[in-house]
Amino acid sequence: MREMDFSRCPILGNLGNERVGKLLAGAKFSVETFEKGDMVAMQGSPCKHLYILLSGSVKTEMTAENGGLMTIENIPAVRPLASAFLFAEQNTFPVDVTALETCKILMIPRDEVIKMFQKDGLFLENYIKFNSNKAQFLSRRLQVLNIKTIKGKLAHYILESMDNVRSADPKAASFTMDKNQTELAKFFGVTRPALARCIAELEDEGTIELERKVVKVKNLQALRNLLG
Amino acid sequence: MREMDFSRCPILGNLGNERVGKLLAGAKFSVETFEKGDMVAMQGSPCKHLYILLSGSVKTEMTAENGGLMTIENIPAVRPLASAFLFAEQNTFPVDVTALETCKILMIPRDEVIKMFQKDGLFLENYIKFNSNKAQFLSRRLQVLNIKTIKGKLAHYILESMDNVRSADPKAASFTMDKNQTELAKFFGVTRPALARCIAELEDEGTIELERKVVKVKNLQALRNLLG
DNA sequence: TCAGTAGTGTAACAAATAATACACATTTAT
DNA sequence: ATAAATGTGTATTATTTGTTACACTACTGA
Repeated sequence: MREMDFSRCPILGNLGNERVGKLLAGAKFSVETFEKGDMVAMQGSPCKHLYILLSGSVKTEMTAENGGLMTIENIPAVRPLASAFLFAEQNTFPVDVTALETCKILMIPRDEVIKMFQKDGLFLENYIKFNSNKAQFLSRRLQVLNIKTIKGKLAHYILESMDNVRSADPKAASFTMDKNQTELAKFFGVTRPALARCIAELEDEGTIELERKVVKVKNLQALRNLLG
Repeated sequence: MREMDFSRCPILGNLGNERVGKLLAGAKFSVETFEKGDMVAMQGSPCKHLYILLSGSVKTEMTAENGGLMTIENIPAVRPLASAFLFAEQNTFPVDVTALETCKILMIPRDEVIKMFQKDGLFLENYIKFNSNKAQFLSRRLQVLNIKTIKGKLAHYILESMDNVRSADPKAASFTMDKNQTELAKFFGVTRPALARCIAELEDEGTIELERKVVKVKNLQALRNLLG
């Protein structure tokens, strides 16, 4: 217990480590270690525990039935994994979860989680809120995936990233991508050369400039036009 | 209250109408009526109440930023609407909700819902479980949308429908679609002529036969091959 | 019965993307 | 420093899908 720090955990952080300690004191749980590249969970396998990533980071990937990959998320510690699915009727992992580095994961059985809800109302509130946000995230992914053209997806991705940057620096016109081109192609569910071509086209049109992971927006309005 | 029957509601049904009556007795709520075609909620508008569809049915549609529609679900009474988003940080409707016929909708403010959680543990459990299922649903939609080809989507849709039919009649080889061709095209997020062409191709190949909404599967293995 | 509306089959052409291949740059590990 | 692995730019061809248009059928209400 001593080595666990929950302060940055979205469903346990605001309780404080002491209160979390009490909450876990009477509960059954285990901590497992995974090395880089290990599968933490497989798409379709049953999800009977609440997983809390204590240290390290993981990657979640959804495999389409035709074999094509689509990266969903990279998740750094401290965060719950698949919390939204723990109580579903068909409670299976919707994604493959792979360790990106050495990871420690706290695993709490379903029934214990229910007891913890009863013990601490704030934990319950956090859990519901976190799952609500999770549903929002999935819903947004649906919207993005529904954008048909690669240029459209790219424009949406850039504009969204710009908004995040601008809330810190309102007059910023560039940002650094969190993914390389290959990862971005997976994220969009398209081939890498097709993405490269679209980037080249946007550069030729003078809409953006791209150097490594740094994107400069030269013509914001042109980007917006690609959406509607 | 008298005219409300919750017995088929997934989050209130197993409480019994009497217990639900008690639960609502001290609570603030309202009941609104919508006529066919009325917008119940717009994509992006704030979601501050738990909506429970008491009678009638609604359609939920997600609008892509490029304007293309993608039908998500037709929802019959009695069911909660957008319950998964009520407690999200950015608690906005992810879809447009339109009445398909005259609807009565029970609206309970967020804070009242929290009080109801505290009053009745079973209601809370139901709510969490329902939202878990909701997340599963969204996750599945993501998987389907991630299938790239129309033939693949179609094969997936047919195989899934067949599985549902077969659990009733294991040797069945045909089923009736719940959507017409135009609706199916929207559901897949593709154009109607493109879908018609794919159907014609599958018929030419001798994989299926389609007459109105009745699908006969002639070659199950060929369908499966379209997925992987 | 008839007109109007919605749904379907089909075709020709344009646009977007996948598939594949290869050269070159950059990073990483030894 | 160097080899190996990873990431990027680009081109060609084949598929798939969108776009648009039109004829035809089935249903619906007056």
